[in-house]
Amino acid sequence: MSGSIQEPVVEDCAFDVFARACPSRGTLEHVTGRWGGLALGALYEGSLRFNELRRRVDGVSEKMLSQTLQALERDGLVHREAQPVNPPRVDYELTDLGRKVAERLLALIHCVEGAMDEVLTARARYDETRGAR
Amino acid sequence: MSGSIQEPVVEDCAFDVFARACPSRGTLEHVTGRWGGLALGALYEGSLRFNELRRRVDGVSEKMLSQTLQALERDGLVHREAQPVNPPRVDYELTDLGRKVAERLLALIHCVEGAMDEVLTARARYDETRGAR
DNA sequence: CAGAATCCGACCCGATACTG
DNA sequence: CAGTATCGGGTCGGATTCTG
Repeated sequence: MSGSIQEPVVEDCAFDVFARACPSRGTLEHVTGRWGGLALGALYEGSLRFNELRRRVDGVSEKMLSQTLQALERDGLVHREAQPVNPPRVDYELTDLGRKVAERLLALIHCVEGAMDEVLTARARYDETRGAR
Repeated sequence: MSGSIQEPVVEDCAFDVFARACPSRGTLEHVTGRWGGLALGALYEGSLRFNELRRRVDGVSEKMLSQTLQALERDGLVHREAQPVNPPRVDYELTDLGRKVAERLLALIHCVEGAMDEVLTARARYDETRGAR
Protein backbone atom coordinates (compact mmCIF):
# COMPACT_ATOMS: atom_id res chain seq x y z
CA MET A 1 0.00 0.00 0.00
CA SER A 2 2.10 2.22 -0.19
CA GLY A 3 1.06 5.17 1.67
CA SER A 4 1.74 7.25 -1.25
CA ILE A 5 2.22 10.80 -0.31
CA GLN A 6 -1.14 12.09 -1.17
CA GLU A 7 -3.47 10.24 -3.38
CA PRO A 8 -4.03 12.71 -6.17
CA VAL A 9 -7.44 11.20 -6.16
CA VAL A 10 -8.40 10.90 -9.75
CA GLU A 11 -11.78 10.29 -8.23
CA ASP A 12 -13.51 7.00 -8.34
CA CYS A 13 -16.05 8.39 -10.73
CA ALA A 14 -13.76 7.89 -13.64
CA PHE A 15 -16.31 9.13 -16.12
CA ASP A 16 -17.78 12.30 -14.74
CA VAL A 17 -19.70 14.33 -17.30
CA PHE A 18 -19.12 17.44 -15.32
CA ALA A 19 -15.44 17.26 -16.11
CA ARG A 20 -14.55 19.00 -19.30
CA ALA A 21 -12.32 16.34 -20.75
CA CYS A 22 -14.50 13.35 -20.03
CA PRO A 23 -15.36 11.14 -23.01
CA SER A 24 -18.82 10.59 -21.60
CA ARG A 25 -19.68 14.13 -22.60
CA GLY A 26 -19.16 13.22 -26.21
CA THR A 27 -21.34 10.14 -26.02
CA LEU A 28 -23.95 12.04 -24.09
CA GLU A 29 -24.05 14.56 -26.88
CA HIS A 30 -24.49 11.87 -29.48
CA VAL A 31 -27.37 10.52 -27.46
CA THR A 32 -29.01 13.81 -26.62
CA GLY A 33 -28.06 15.64 -29.77
CA ARG A 34 -30.64 17.08 -32.07
CA TRP A 35 -31.13 13.85 -34.02
CA GLY A 36 -29.50 11.18 -31.88
CA GLY A 37 -32.28 11.14 -29.36
CA LEU A 38 -34.99 10.96 -31.95
CA ALA A 39 -33.22 8.17 -33.81
CA LEU A 40 -32.84 6.11 -30.63
CA GLY A 41 -36.46 6.79 -29.77
CA ALA A 42 -37.65 5.65 -33.16
CA LEU A 43 -35.53 2.51 -33.11
CA TYR A 44 -36.82 1.61 -29.68
CA GLU A 45 -40.03 0.53 -31.34
CA GLY A 46 -38.19 -1.89 -33.54
CA SER A 47 -35.73 -2.38 -36.35
CA LEU A 48 -35.97 0.10 -39.20
CA ARG A 49 -34.44 0.64 -42.61
CA PHE A 50 -32.66 3.82 -43.49
CA ASN A 51 -35.51 5.55 -45.25
CA GLU A 52 -38.11 4.31 -42.81
CA LEU A 53 -36.11 5.95 -40.11
CA ARG A 54 -35.78 9.05 -42.20
CA ARG A 55 -39.54 9.32 -42.51
CA ARG A 56 -40.11 8.62 -38.85
CA VAL A 57 -37.73 11.30 -37.70
CA ASP A 58 -39.51 14.19 -39.31
CA GLY A 59 -37.20 16.82 -40.72
CA VAL A 60 -33.87 15.02 -40.67
CA SER A 61 -31.75 15.18 -43.81
CA GLU A 62 -30.03 12.18 -45.33
CA LYS A 63 -26.70 13.56 -44.36
CA MET A 64 -27.50 14.14 -40.74
CA LEU A 65 -29.25 10.81 -40.32
CA SER A 66 -26.31 9.01 -41.82
CA GLN A 67 -23.88 10.92 -39.66
CA THR A 68 -25.97 10.37 -36.53
CA LEU A 69 -26.29 6.65 -37.14
CA GLN A 70 -22.57 6.30 -37.63
CA ALA A 71 -21.85 8.00 -34.34
CA LEU A 72 -24.37 5.79 -32.54
CA GLU A 73 -23.03 2.67 -34.19
CA ARG A 74 -19.50 3.60 -33.24
CA ASP A 75 -20.55 4.09 -29.64
CA GLY A 76 -22.11 0.63 -29.69
CA LEU A 77 -25.68 1.81 -29.24
CA VAL A 78 -26.97 0.85 -32.65
CA HIS A 79 -26.34 -2.22 -34.77
CA ARG A 80 -26.18 -1.88 -38.53
CA GLU A 81 -27.06 -4.91 -40.62
CA ALA A 82 -26.33 -4.57 -44.32
CA GLN A 83 -27.55 -7.21 -46.73
CA PRO A 84 -25.59 -7.39 -49.95
CA VAL A 85 -28.59 -7.50 -52.23
CA ASN A 86 -29.87 -5.28 -54.95
CA PRO A 87 -31.48 -2.93 -54.26
CA PRO A 88 -29.48 -2.56 -51.08
CA ARG A 89 -31.17 -3.23 -47.78
CA VAL A 90 -29.82 -2.04 -44.49
CA ASP A 91 -31.51 -2.47 -41.16
CA TYR A 92 -30.76 -0.58 -38.00
CA GLU A 93 -31.62 -1.79 -34.54
CA LEU A 94 -30.69 -1.02 -30.99
CA THR A 95 -28.05 -3.04 -29.19
CA ASP A 96 -28.70 -4.12 -25.62
CA LEU A 97 -26.82 -1.10 -24.44
CA GLY A 98 -28.72 1.10 -26.85
CA ARG A 99 -31.97 -0.17 -25.47
CA LYS A 100 -30.98 0.69 -21.93
CA VAL A 101 -30.01 4.18 -22.94
CA ALA A 102 -33.12 4.62 -25.07
CA GLU A 103 -35.34 3.69 -22.13
CA ARG A 104 -33.90 6.46 -20.01
CA LEU A 105 -34.06 8.81 -22.90
CA LEU A 106 -37.70 8.07 -23.64
CA ALA A 107 -38.57 8.55 -20.00
CA LEU A 108 -37.06 11.99 -20.30
CA ILE A 109 -38.78 12.74 -23.58
CA HIS A 110 -42.18 11.70 -22.28
CA CYS A 111 -41.61 13.71 -19.15
CA VAL A 112 -40.94 16.80 -21.23
CA GLU A 113 -43.80 16.13 -23.62
CA GLY A 114 -46.16 15.70 -20.72
CA ALA A 115 -45.03 18.95 -19.17
CA MET A 116 -45.46 21.09 -22.24
CA ASP A 117 -48.65 22.71 -21.02
CA GLU A 118 -46.83 23.82 -17.95
CA VAL A 119 -43.83 24.92 -19.97
CA LEU A 120 -45.93 26.95 -22.35
CA THR A 121 -47.65 28.64 -19.44
CA ALA A 122 -44.31 29.45 -17.84
CA ARG A 123 -43.06 30.90 -21.10
CA ALA A 124 -46.08 33.11 -21.49
CA ARG A 125 -45.62 34.46 -18.01
CA TYR A 126 -41.91 35.00 -18.52
CA ASP A 127 -42.44 36.81 -21.80
CA GLU A 128 -45.11 38.95 -20.29
CA THR A 129 -43.21 40.15 -17.25
CA ARG A 130 -39.92 40.84 -18.91
CA GLY A 131 -40.78 40.14 -22.47
CA ALA A 132 -41.45 43.78 -23.16
CA ARG A 133 -37.87 43.95 -22.28
CA MET B 1 -71.45 22.99 -29.78
CA SER B 2 -70.67 24.42 -32.74
CA GLY B 3 -70.04 21.63 -34.99
CA SER B 4 -67.29 23.50 -36.49
CA ILE B 5 -66.66 22.27 -39.93
CA GLN B 6 -63.78 19.99 -39.43
CA GLU B 7 -61.62 19.88 -36.42
CA PRO B 8 -58.22 20.23 -37.96
CA VAL B 9 -57.28 17.46 -35.62
CA VAL B 10 -54.16 18.65 -34.01
CA GLU B 11 -53.81 15.02 -33.05
CA ASP B 12 -54.32 13.72 -29.58
CA CYS B 13 -50.63 13.43 -29.11
CA ALA B 14 -50.52 17.17 -29.00
CA PHE B 15 -46.86 17.31 -28.21
CA ASP B 16 -45.05 14.69 -30.21
CA VAL B 17 -41.32 15.28 -30.42
CA PHE B 18 -41.15 13.32 -33.59
CA ALA B 19 -43.15 15.98 -35.35
CA ARG B 20 -41.04 18.68 -36.83
CA ALA B 21 -43.02 21.65 -35.66
CA CYS B 22 -43.65 20.54 -32.12
CA PRO B 23 -42.64 22.98 -29.38
CA SER B 24 -41.52 20.09 -27.22
CA ARG B 25 -38.51 19.71 -29.50
CA GLY B 26 -37.35 23.13 -28.51
CA THR B 27 -37.68 22.46 -24.82
CA LEU B 28 -36.06 19.08 -25.20
CA GLU B 29 -33.13 20.78 -26.84
CA HIS B 30 -32.82 23.24 -24.00
CA VAL B 31 -32.78 20.32 -21.60
CA THR B 32 -30.46 18.07 -23.54
CA GLY B 33 -28.35 20.77 -25.11
CA ARG B 34 -24.65 20.99 -24.55
CA TRP B 35 -24.97 22.98 -21.32
CA GLY B 36 -28.62 22.66 -20.35
CA GLY B 37 -28.30 19.12 -19.13
CA LEU B 38 -25.19 19.83 -17.11
CA ALA B 39 -26.77 22.89 -15.52
CA LEU B 40 -29.85 20.95 -14.50
CA GLY B 41 -27.68 18.15 -13.21
CA ALA B 42 -25.62 20.54 -11.10
CA LEU B 43 -28.67 22.29 -9.70
CA TYR B 44 -30.22 18.99 -8.73
CA GLU B 45 -27.81 18.87 -5.84
CA GLY B 46 -29.04 22.18 -4.54
CA SER B 47 -29.33 25.89 -5.10
CA LEU B 48 -26.28 27.56 -6.59
CA ARG B 49 -25.08 31.04 -7.39
CA PHE B 50 -24.02 32.05 -10.86
CA ASN B 51 -20.31 31.58 -10.44
CA GLU B 52 -20.66 28.47 -8.34
CA LEU B 53 -22.60 26.97 -11.19
CA ARG B 54 -19.99 28.19 -13.61
CA ARG B 55 -17.28 26.41 -11.70
CA ARG B 56 -19.33 23.26 -11.34
CA VAL B 57 -20.07 23.01 -15.04
CA ASP B 58 -16.51 22.77 -16.17
CA GLY B 59 -15.81 24.59 -19.41
CA VAL B 60 -18.90 26.70 -19.79
CA SER B 61 -18.43 30.37 -20.62
CA GLU B 62 -20.30 33.18 -18.90
CA LYS B 63 -22.21 33.86 -22.02
CA MET B 64 -23.42 30.34 -22.58
CA LEU B 65 -24.28 29.78 -18.95
CA SER B 66 -26.29 32.97 -18.87
CA GLN B 67 -28.04 32.06 -22.10
CA THR B 68 -28.72 28.53 -20.95
CA LEU B 69 -30.15 29.65 -17.62
CA GLN B 70 -32.45 32.11 -19.30
CA ALA B 71 -33.85 29.45 -21.57
CA LEU B 72 -34.39 27.10 -18.64
CA GLU B 73 -35.97 29.83 -16.58
CA ARG B 74 -38.28 30.74 -19.40
CA ASP B 75 -39.36 27.13 -19.75
CA GLY B 76 -40.16 27.07 -16.05
CA LEU B 77 -37.50 24.54 -15.12
CA VAL B 78 -35.28 26.85 -13.12
CA HIS B 79 -36.13 29.57 -10.65
CA ARG B 80 -33.96 32.66 -10.45
CA GLU B 81 -33.84 34.55 -7.19
CA ALA B 82 -32.06 37.89 -7.31
CA GLN B 83 -31.31 39.75 -4.12
CA PRO B 84 -30.86 43.47 -4.57
CA VAL B 85 -27.74 43.75 -2.50
CA ASN B 86 -24.23 44.82 -3.19
CA PRO B 87 -22.35 42.90 -4.33
CA PRO B 88 -25.24 41.30 -6.19
CA ARG B 89 -26.32 37.83 -5.24
CA VAL B 90 -28.41 35.63 -7.46
CA ASP B 91 -29.40 32.09 -6.66
CA TYR B 92 -30.63 29.51 -9.09
CA GLU B 93 -32.63 26.49 -8.12
CA LEU B 94 -34.82 23.90 -9.79
CA THR B 95 -38.57 24.27 -9.83
CA ASP B 96 -40.72 21.23 -9.11
CA LEU B 97 -40.97 20.62 -12.81
CA GLY B 98 -37.26 21.11 -13.21
CA ARG B 99 -36.61 18.53 -10.55
CA LYS B 100 -38.75 15.97 -12.32
CA VAL B 101 -36.95 16.56 -15.57
CA ALA B 102 -33.56 16.56 -13.89
CA GLU B 103 -34.26 13.18 -12.34
CA ARG B 104 -34.88 11.59 -15.72
CA LEU B 105 -31.93 13.36 -17.12
CA LEU B 106 -29.59 12.20 -14.38
CA ALA B 107 -30.81 8.65 -14.84
CA LEU B 108 -29.76 8.96 -18.45
CA ILE B 109 -26.44 10.58 -17.61
CA HIS B 110 -25.55 7.93 -15.07
CA CYS B 111 -26.56 5.23 -17.49
CA VAL B 112 -24.19 6.64 -20.08
CA GLU B 113 -21.41 7.24 -17.60
CA GLY B 114 -21.73 3.70 -16.37
CA ALA B 115 -21.57 2.34 -19.88
CA MET B 116 -18.47 4.19 -20.94
CA ASP B 117 -16.22 1.15 -20.67
CA GLU B 118 -18.51 -0.64 -23.05
CA VAL B 119 -18.73 2.38 -25.32
CA LEU B 120 -14.98 2.80 -25.46
CA THR B 121 -14.58 -0.86 -26.32
CA ALA B 122 -17.17 -0.59 -29.06
CA ARG B 123 -15.41 2.44 -30.48
CA ALA B 124 -12.07 0.72 -30.55
CA ARG B 125 -13.58 -2.19 -32.42
CA TYR B 126 -15.39 0.07 -34.84
CA ASP B 127 -12.29 2.11 -35.57
CA GLU B 128 -10.25 -1.00 -36.08
CA THR B 129 -12.51 -2.72 -38.56
CA ARG B 130 -13.35 0.24 -40.69
CA GLY B 131 -11.18 2.82 -39.13
CA ALA B 132 -8.51 2.49 -41.76
CA ARG B 133 -11.16 3.81 -44.03
C1' DC C 1 -20.38 39.25 -8.18
C1' DA C 2 -23.67 38.87 -11.97
C1' DG C 3 -24.29 39.69 -16.01
C1' DA C 4 -24.85 42.44 -21.15
C1' DA C 5 -22.76 43.58 -25.49
C1' DT C 6 -19.78 42.97 -29.28
C1' DC C 7 -16.71 40.63 -32.34
C1' DC C 8 -15.50 36.80 -34.98
C1' DG C 9 -14.04 32.12 -36.14
C1' DA C 10 -15.60 27.16 -36.22
C1' DC C 11 -18.68 23.82 -37.40
C1' DC C 12 -23.36 22.40 -37.84
C1' DC C 13 -26.55 21.26 -40.96
C1' DG C 14 -29.55 21.51 -45.09
C1' DA C 15 -29.81 21.41 -50.25
C1' DT C 16 -28.08 19.49 -54.14
C1' DA C 17 -25.76 16.36 -57.08
C1' DC C 18 -23.65 12.01 -57.72
C1' DT C 19 -22.52 6.71 -56.96
C1' DG C 20 -23.26 1.63 -56.66
C1' DC D 1 -32.51 2.02 -51.88
C1' DA D 2 -28.64 3.59 -49.20
C1' DG D 3 -25.70 6.24 -48.96
C1' DT D 4 -21.18 9.83 -50.12
C1' DA D 5 -19.23 14.52 -51.73
C1' DT D 6 -19.39 19.21 -51.94
C1' DC D 7 -20.88 23.87 -51.14
C1' DG D 8 -22.60 27.69 -48.51
C1' DG D 9 -25.30 30.17 -45.03
C1' DG D 10 -26.50 30.35 -40.28
C1' DT D 11 -25.83 29.51 -35.80
C1' DC D 12 -23.06 28.17 -31.89
C1' DG D 13 -20.07 29.52 -28.74
C1' DG D 14 -15.49 31.45 -26.86
C1' DA D 15 -12.71 35.72 -25.75
C1' DT D 16 -12.90 40.18 -24.53
C1' DT D 17 -14.71 44.37 -22.84
C1' DC D 18 -17.96 46.98 -20.19
C1' DT D 19 -21.59 47.98 -16.46
C1' DG D 20 -23.88 48.36 -11.81
